[in-house]
Amino acid sequence: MPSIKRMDRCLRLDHQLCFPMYAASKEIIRKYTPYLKEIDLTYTQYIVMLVLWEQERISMRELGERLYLDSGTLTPLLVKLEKKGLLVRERSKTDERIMEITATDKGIGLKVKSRKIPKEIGKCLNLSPKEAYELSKILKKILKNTTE
Amino acid sequence: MPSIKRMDRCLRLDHQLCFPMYAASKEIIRKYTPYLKEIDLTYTQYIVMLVLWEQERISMRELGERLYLDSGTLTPLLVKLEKKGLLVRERSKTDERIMEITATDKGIGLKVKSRKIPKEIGKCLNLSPKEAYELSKILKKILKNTTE
DNA sequence: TATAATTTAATTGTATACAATTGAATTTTT
DNA sequence: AAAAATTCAATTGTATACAATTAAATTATA
Repeated sequence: MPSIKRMDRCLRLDHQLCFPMYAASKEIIRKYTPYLKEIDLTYTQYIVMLVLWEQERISMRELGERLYLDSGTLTPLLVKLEKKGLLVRERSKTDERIMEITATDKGIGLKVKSRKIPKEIGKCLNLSPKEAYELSKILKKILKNTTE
Repeated sequence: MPSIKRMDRCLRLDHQLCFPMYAASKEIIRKYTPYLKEIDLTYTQYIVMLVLWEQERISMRELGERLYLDSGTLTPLLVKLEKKGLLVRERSKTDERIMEITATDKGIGLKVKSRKIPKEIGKCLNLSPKEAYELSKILKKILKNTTE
């Protein structure tokens, strides 16, 4: 029988993997905030635009899959971005269930102003290339394992 | 002058470090949900209890520092946990500004039911010991760098 | 082809998060 | 000691997140 002490070790905050990931993720997002404020976007709005800068037109379902967000989060978010004039939401003509999201010229234009952001964030993370690579690899493995 | 293509690479979703961290963090938390439901806790409530299982009594300020959460998040959360009877909130007698949080017997009792959780989560992450160690090291470095 | 099952987005309800402000208590400075 | 500055938690307002449900459209099946 394991001792109480041993059994408890796994419940210590600094032995968890999830907690530092949750905390680090939030702290990094906080670092984005001042840069995103300059272009009047929140972090979640920014990752939507990241997708649209790669792919001008995408269905809401596919967008949700790429960002791991559901319609409960995306619908109001996309409505806001549409009001800002950064994208257009329209039902597919061939299948009325599908909502097609298309970046507007204004939305695409925002890309230029965003180019400096990744480097700035990278600077403040201050990881070695090897660490960044390792981290990226492990995170992708986790995402694969946790989403089947 | 770098080509458009080269300049754009840094804005691709799958070249970001923050996004997979943000997504992985959420997916892991989602894995916790069924286990936490058994003891009627949310993830944020769970990490508060993790701290209290280590340290029965703690000031709200110190709790916020450990969890990277501010009073806007903690106040309503702690009120809920107090209503559930898992902790008690009381002003420090020597300094009325300070809110002292103390786990109740019921709150401490929840620890036993939680012991299986970390192992279950570990199983579904399915990382090698080396990967888990690397990840932990890098996340701690990031937290250190992003919070000065 | 009528019905059942599935897909998709919207809605509802609950629970964070956090910036910014407020206000009370304490400490520091003058 | 009185005034100014600081600390701390609570409050306010905005923006996610996500489970669960609903409803419309489409596809599969009997």
